[in-house]
Amino acid sequence: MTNKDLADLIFPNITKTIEDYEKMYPKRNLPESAVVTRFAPSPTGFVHMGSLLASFIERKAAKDTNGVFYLRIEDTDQERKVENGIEGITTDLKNFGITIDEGALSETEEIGAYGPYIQSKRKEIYDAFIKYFLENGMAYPCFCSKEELDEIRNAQEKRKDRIGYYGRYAKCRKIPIEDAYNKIKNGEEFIIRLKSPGDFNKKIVVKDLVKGNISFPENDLDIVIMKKDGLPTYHFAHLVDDYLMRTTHVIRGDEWVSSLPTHVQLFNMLGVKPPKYAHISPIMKEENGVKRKLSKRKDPEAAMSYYHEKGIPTEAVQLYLMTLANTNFEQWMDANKDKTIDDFEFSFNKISKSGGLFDIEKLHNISKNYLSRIKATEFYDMLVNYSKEYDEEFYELITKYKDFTIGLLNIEREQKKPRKDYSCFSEVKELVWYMYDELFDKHEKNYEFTNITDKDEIIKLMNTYIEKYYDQKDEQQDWFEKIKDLSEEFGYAREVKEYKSNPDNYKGHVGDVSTVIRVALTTKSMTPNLYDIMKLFGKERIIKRIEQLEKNI
RNA sequence: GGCGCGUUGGUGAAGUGGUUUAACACACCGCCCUUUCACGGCGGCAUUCAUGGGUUCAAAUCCCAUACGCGUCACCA
Repeated sequence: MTNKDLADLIFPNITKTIEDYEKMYPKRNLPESAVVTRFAPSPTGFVHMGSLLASFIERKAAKDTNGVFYLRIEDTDQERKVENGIEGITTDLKNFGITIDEGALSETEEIGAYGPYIQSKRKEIYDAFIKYFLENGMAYPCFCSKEELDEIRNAQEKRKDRIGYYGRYAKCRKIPIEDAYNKIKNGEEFIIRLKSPGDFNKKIVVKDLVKGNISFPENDLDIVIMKKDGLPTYHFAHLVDDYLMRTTHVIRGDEWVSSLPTHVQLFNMLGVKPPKYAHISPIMKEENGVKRKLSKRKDPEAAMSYYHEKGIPTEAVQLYLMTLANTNFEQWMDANKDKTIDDFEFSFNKISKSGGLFDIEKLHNISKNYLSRIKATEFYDMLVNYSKEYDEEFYELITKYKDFTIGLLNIEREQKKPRKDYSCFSEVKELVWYMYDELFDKHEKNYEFTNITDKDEIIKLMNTYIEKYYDQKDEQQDWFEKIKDLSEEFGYAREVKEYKSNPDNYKGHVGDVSTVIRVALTTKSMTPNLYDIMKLFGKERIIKRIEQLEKNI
């Protein structure tokens, strides 16, 4: 009786060999330097900030080298599966501009020649590889029950021995082939374990693209490669998939570094070159003075849907991810303002070794800068898209008053140092509601008058201004001259400096008067350039606002 | 507990033995500019790189120890 007999008993219906699969999924026809990466999430729900960062890096590394970036769904744990899990992942990726070259599109659709890209559909392939391991004496069936495993563990703890299934503790490793054969024939339940050739007392050095060389003891654990349900464990699926999909770079969270010895061993046993590895640190969050991993459960800002709902533009999120990924990016961007992320050359050794703190302030700042630099029409289009999904009322207003809205968004925009009012689309409405009569009429009005607060004075100022001075055709300079004339007529200084040197001669200065006009028309003391706002309003609307002021003040 | 990794300001960080009296950015504070706000300008914000030892003419940078943090030790990924 040989290993082959045992393998045939366990996998009687396997028709393809691993050579067949190697032919089906040949080496990719790509330049030597091209990087093939993958994003390989479990379909447990939605994409987390940390995994988005990983996927972003994966895609960037592939794109920079004209390689391939693909999406593989790791669902070998059937219990973790979630309804519509794949859709959740693909829409999150789509919303943040992470496009895939190959991979799963949904439960049933996919693109690319190296599929299937959903692990649960690859059982036949895994079986062939497990069979190969069995035939070559690199794996064996294990019949240990949960209780027996617990016993082993307890014994190890008692003896202060290393925990795990290895060496003298690996009972099933010693079962003769005949006995194993008969047990299986008799219907005994089993799993398959790797027959590890490793020696714990020997060291191996593994090169990690971000952490550098790491030295570990060799793996001597007989890890499980096939579970009772017949599906492979992560470790084994990773070997098969990343090999057959011709992955060159495995980029993943650093919770995987400690399995590096096992993974490298697996590739060596198959006799193929392992991919290059890059382990990135998790994104941390500080809470009550302690740092911890950003958690999908505890932190709303961990879920990508949070940013989509807030209306943070995808470009801004990408810019932020790039700064997290390569810390020299920010400076580069500063020096190359006309360039884009695609022009930036990403490098693995510029990835931070320790976990970075997630800084939502920084994200907002980046978003603000980004939004201030784009054209008003681009901003408008994005705002329309956002509102369509999240604010129907606002959507209807901005589409009804399209030119007006673009004009509003364009105030102090096309200049060297544009205004930075908006950090995300969800706050636009709260910032500009007073510009739309429909919103203004129903909004609670709290006139934020500051230095001049006397009702009669304010109304007199406004009426005089509109009757005697305001002319819609005025250029900004003349417009301001007239406000100065108005100030003078009412006993306010034409110039702030003049007022400051002789405060006793005046009731106030032109700035106070401007503020009155600003607040009277908008209720707000802080707005973009008043001249532009009034121009956008037109005289009729200004008069109407003054009437409303008289009623509400 | 074993194994592995990390530790530079409020935050992200540059830095790989001398040009660092530690860059840059965000945040914060002050002043200036200014019709508001925003923008912008100027200045402030680590005499010190977790701590303690060593190596060296010279250390944030190399070595050792300690502390702290993180990851991992599943028929989960």
